[in-house]
Amino acid sequence: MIKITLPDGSIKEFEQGITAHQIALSISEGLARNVLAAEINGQTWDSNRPITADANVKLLTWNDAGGKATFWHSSAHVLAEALESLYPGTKFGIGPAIETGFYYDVDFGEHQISSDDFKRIEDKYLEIARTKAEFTRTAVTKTDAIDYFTLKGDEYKLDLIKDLPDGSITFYQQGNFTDLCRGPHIPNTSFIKAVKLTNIAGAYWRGDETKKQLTRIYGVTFPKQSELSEYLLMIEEAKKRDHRKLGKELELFTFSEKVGMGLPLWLPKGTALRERLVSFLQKAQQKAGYEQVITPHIGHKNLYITSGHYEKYGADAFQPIKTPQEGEEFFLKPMNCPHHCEIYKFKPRSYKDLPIRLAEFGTVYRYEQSGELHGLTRVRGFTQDDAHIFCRPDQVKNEFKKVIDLVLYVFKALGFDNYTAQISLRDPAKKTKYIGSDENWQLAENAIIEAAQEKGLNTVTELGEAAFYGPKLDFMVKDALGRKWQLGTIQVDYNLPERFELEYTGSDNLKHRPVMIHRAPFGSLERFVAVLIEHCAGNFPLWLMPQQFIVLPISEKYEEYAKSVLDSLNNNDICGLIDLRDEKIGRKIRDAEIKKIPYMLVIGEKEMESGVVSVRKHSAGDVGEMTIEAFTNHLEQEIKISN
RNA sequence: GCCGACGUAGCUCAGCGGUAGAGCACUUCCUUGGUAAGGAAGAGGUCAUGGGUUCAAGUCCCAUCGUUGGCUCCA
Repeated sequence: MIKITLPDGSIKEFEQGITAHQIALSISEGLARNVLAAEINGQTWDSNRPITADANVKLLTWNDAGGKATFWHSSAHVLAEALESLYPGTKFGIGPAIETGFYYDVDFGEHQISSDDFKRIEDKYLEIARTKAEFTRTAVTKTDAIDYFTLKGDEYKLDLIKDLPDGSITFYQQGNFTDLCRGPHIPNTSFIKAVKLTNIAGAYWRGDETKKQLTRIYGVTFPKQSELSEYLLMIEEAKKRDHRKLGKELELFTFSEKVGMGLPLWLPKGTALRERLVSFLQKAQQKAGYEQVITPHIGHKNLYITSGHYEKYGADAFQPIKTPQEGEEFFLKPMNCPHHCEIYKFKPRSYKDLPIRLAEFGTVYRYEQSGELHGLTRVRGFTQDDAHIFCRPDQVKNEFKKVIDLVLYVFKALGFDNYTAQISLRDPAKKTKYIGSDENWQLAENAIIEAAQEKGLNTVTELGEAAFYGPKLDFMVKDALGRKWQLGTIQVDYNLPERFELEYTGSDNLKHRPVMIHRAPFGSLERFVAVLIEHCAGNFPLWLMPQQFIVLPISEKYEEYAKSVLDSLNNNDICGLIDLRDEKIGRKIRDAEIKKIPYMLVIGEKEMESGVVSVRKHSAGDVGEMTIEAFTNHLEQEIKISN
């Protein structure tokens, strides 16, 4: 008998050789039907693999990330089988599960394939899935594995086997298809009820551009047809919310070939939105003790030699601008910190002055490969809501906490309630990769961990993800469609204070080196606005709306009164417009709805007589008559609540 | 940067060897209309750019530029 410990802490005894599936069966038949795989002492196993010793067992279903991963990995094998059956001679690279779905890299040889072939492949796929073929695991020797794939003529699998130690190699077979695979897999193919091939793309074998390019087919599968339908709806919704589409429709921003790729042009409405974001953060930062600074868009080459960026990124940056007479070289600034270091050095600093918090909405320029550019999320010129905090080592933790407060305040105001924080620490095994003393790293890492803990953040910790100059805390938000985005970041830096020889005089009258904290709650305004657009589908909170209301006179006769309504409402915080077109009211309403203007004020005979406005709320409809004062109060109230 | 797809009116797209099209937007006129499209007329295009094939090229081929899905990279 062996002892099996379940996640709730309960311990059950079973015969040696029991499987996860059988354990599930002992709990309930329904559970057994849904078990896809199991975590045995932290490792994922097939649900039909015998357990031979005492173990901690967690049964994995579709509701567990591990269950989904297993499901999708198995789904990739079925895709391979379908492809092999439709296109004999196809060679296979790798076919892993990804965040949503899976892909398989394949070499079709001479054969060309396109998304037009998806239907045919999907049909074959489901045909195979319905055969209820079991996934069976076999341990093989390296020689046998090599023989098998040599015979099959699949050089990619051979390339993979080459790097595997003998004795750890396993094959999985379902139906007519056998693949080199570590596993685990779902019990049989019939768990897969719905499939959708989503995408096709080229990918180099092992991500190496000197190697052959394979065809990568992306797909996603589900245990229920209805889940596929939901997924497809979500994709549709995501398309509707695409910030590039909404940015054009709502006239927020554009790009121009003539200006250059990756260089966004902010249109008046987009600028109004962005200005509101900026002044919102400026106010919050002013309260939090930041001082605003302004620095130029270029910096002397020497600045970046000092900062170390020239050495590390100089060759991959926009190339320098040269002065015609003196031949001096200037770089477009790729970040603001070196400039801010020079501001710190403007005069001697005392420990009593610290922390000094220098903030700048600084526009920076980074060369991104042309294939990488994407709407506002990936551009070559963007504005960071940057700030650098220069503090004493003993102040790091408290400053971190203050920054976390600021970031959370920003998220809350903008409706991002679903976020996690990633603590990125250095890889303790590779200390030479990083600069700075052990003591300082220890101090900074502890400061971050404690600060995050004391703020009650939901965190994940990643070793080896720190920057070479210090640990960091990154914020990931989930948007309304459940997609993850990395937004704000807070980073500790020992490198720049060292390189710029920043100092302060301590209470001991000796020179000390300050610690620098880089932080940006939005990250880049461009990227943030893109995420915000997709998060709220263009229906921004009222206080951010470029235009908060529109006055809609029913006919020419009420124009004068309508104009007076507009004048009495417009002020610094509230901004609206008027629709004086020779159109019927239904038309004006429709157009205002499409433009996502939050409030429509319908004005006709009635309203003019009694000095009121009829208010219609975007997508909600008529909300009745109000006096102008009442409407103003209503707007101000709504702005206050969301801010 | 690499591989694939795409580039036709301001926008969304049809046309795929034989005289450039539609809807919306725009302009003018009619209409003064009460909560998601009133009517009519008009204007608008070197079919991304440059070469080539052909009697004839948005349409086929090549190159360039741009957009896009991936790959790789991201201070």
